[in-house]
Amino acid sequence: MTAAKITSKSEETGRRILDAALELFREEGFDGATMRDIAAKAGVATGAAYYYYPSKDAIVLAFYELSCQEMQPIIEAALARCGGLEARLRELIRVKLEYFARNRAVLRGLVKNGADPNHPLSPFSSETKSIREIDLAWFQKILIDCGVRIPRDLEPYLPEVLWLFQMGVIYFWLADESRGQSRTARLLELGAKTITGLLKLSGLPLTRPLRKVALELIEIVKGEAQ
Amino acid sequence: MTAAKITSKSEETGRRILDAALELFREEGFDGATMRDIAAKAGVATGAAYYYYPSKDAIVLAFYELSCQEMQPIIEAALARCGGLEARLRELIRVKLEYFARNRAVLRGLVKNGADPNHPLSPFSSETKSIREIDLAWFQKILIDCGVRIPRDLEPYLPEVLWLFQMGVIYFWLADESRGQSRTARLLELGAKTITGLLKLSGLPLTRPLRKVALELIEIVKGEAQ
DNA sequence: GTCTATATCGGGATAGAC
DNA sequence: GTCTATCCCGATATAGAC
Repeated sequence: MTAAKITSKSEETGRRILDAALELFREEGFDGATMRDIAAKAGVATGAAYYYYPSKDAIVLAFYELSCQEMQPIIEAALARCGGLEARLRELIRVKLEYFARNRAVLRGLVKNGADPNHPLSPFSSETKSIREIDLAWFQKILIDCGVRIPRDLEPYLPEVLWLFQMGVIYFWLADESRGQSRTARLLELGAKTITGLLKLSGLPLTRPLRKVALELIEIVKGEAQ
Repeated sequence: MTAAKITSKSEETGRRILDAALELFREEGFDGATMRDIAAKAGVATGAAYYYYPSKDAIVLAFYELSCQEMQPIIEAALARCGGLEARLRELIRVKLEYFARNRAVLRGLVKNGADPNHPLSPFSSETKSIREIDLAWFQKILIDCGVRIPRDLEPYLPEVLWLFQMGVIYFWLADESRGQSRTARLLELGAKTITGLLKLSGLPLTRPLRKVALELIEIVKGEAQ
């Protein structure tokens, strides 16, 4: 009757299939890993794998959800280690990349369908909405008392902007073939600095007309993710 | 012996298969259209379709190349109609979207693999390099005598930046389900205005430190496409 | 060189027996 | 809840007609 023993056999099999899939994705890439191989590696029949995950995509989604869950304490610890908007923005994204480092091929499978909002695996779809919201909350958090004066009108939109920046970094990282993805590390560093710099500039009266345009631009983009 | 009659039967069949494929992509989406259907619609055997195009991806690539070719005069005319950086940037991208309007599903097939630089269909791959270069030349052109004073150090990087902006707009457009993609139209309008505004600001001494950071950022990103 | 016909294979997905 | 058998499709290969 202990909580630990609630993990039924069913749950365990599902997890075993997920683990087998992740390992194969790493070895063979998303397309290279077949459902037959995944099932075989997990010690079940192909049909059984489909009983647990209605599609190969569903496995990726499950991985994404599990990752999000596992990353929460990691992110919390990372943000406790540093202060200021620039450093925290950088760290928030950096720990995610670090966590995903082994599974770049899996993430590629996820991002592939980003341009199709109806696709369940799109980072903008309704299926991934809860994950997106958890993410957004972190960006919201690092904007509070961050040491940078932020114009009132810009404030409500910034979490989404930072989230979009994160997506851009991840996209770049997936395509980055430099050793240890060092180019992405540099990109993240400079990107965080640029964003913080732009935010500081945005407070100046001189930039007001442009800020109004940019604000409207953000509003249009934001509409997309609902 | 006339030049018009050089279009051999082979060329025509290839074109017929391409047209059949495009129509099916529009009706069924990229994944929904099968090679069997495409061949049947073109009135040839499956093997013949493979004789002309080694894979379904190859059809998309052929479409991409044909589009690029057909669009050259359209772009030229569009740029002749208007002046100034903001208007020309907007028009340059707008006519492309207009041209691709019927084939959004096909473009989705193309963009899907953007995160994998080794994939032949990635917009960053070597297979699509010549298309990319033709594109870049247009962005280079609209930057000349555009009426906006551009800092010397920024200048050589701007074509790539504008090209990346274009890719972002296209990506948004592919996911945009609003009527007639009206949101994308607005996005393009505001985006062009924001970029022009930022460029104007970038000339001010005040923005110099930030400009240096942004410059380095661009350099990192640019390295990717070679 | 251009194409048909056909056979075969591997992989995603499903139905139905157990 | 699990497995077997099966279907469909993309892709490849080949033999041969024209």
